[in-house]
Amino acid sequence: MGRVSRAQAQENRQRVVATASRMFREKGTAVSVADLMKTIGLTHGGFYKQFASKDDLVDEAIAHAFADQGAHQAADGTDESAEEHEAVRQKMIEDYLSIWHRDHPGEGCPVSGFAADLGREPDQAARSRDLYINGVRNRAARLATGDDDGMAQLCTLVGALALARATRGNPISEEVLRAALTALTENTNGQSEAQGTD
Amino acid sequence: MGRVSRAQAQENRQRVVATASRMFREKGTAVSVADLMKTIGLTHGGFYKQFASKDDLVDEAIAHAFADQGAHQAADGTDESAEEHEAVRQKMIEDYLSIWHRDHPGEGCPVSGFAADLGREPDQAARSRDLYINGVRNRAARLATGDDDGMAQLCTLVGALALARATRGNPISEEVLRAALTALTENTNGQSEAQGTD
DNA sequence: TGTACATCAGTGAACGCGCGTTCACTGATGTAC
DNA sequence: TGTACATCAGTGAACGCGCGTTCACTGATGTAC
Repeated sequence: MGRVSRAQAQENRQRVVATASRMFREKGTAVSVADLMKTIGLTHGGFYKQFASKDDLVDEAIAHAFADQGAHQAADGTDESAEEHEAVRQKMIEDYLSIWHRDHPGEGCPVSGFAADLGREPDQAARSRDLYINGVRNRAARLATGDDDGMAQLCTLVGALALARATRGNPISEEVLRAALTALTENTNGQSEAQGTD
Repeated sequence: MGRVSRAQAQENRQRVVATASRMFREKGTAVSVADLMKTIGLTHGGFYKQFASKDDLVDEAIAHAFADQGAHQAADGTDESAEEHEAVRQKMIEDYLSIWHRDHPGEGCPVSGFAADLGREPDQAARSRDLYINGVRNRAARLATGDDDGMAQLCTLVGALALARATRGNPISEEVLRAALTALTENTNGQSEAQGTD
């Protein structure tokens, strides 16, 4: 109650964006303003002192998700050795296809987290679309190997995660993740390392 | 208005299920009962003469989508020659990665169409989950080739469609479909047929 | 085959509820002297 | 440094609206004779 310091207000605003970024990836952008604010410990009325509309928050939340993931992940692939690049690629594939990633969409890849909402909302702000496309290109580049631009590999990752999440609770969910991991690590790796793992 | 013949009522019920099956794949299961009934040309009140709840309709719509696609598609792979199987596989891949499929989710694969809703609704009726899992297994089997069970290929198809739909309007959308097609037709085909198509 | 009545698919108003958004209000913060 | 006042982040009730669902009603269909 009462007014709050500028620093506090600024921090609260950032918490709204960060929490939205997480909840939207988990449950979709249909999460309500009231639910979101309650999660943070505020009331819904104050929301409009910080944001013009919920749509604006959706855009900021998408931007935040991409900025956040970009931050603590590979430096774009520019000026890295082939060994460094291959290590980045391997780590990305393993992280992407991990049980943890399947079970934590809120902290996971925004390309997977927002695919459904963007696919169904053709009027999503141009800025979000551009960020999303940029995110797709970045991730494909991180997977690229020689003559392969990494796009098909990204499809495999995104599809595996979508199927694993949709079938969670049934053994097929882990089976899907394992199959994708095997395919991506034996395919473009020169030496095959796994085949008929189970 | 007034009562309607049993045959007519039966037909109306089926139209509700078929239309729901289409609209749910297009816009998600959040489509409202009122919107759905209006699309068919009926009012929303009559809905509950035919269905116990909207959740029940969601289940029936998912079942309908899988039954429908199963019907005019491959006979499960039992007792078909290797050539027949490979032809089925090729056709499935091409259909899956077509512009038409990207632009018509309502008549498209329910594995892609319901992935997001099932991934976010862990309490979805067991029957729907089982049908979905069954659908995943069927489609993987249709893609299988010798030592490959087809699961990773299905991931590539599902991911490519999700990305293509999320980025529609930007050239990357078609690029994604092409990349997946190339990867799936040169990988497991023995002879490579495409490489650097553009 | 024709008449009399019960059935029940579909109508449209209404229910409680949660949505995004607005607004008068509060009172600690920030500012002016 | 201390006091007086303006600012404005957050509160909580309220708005119109659409949601899933209910219900009294209608009148053609189905049935009994």
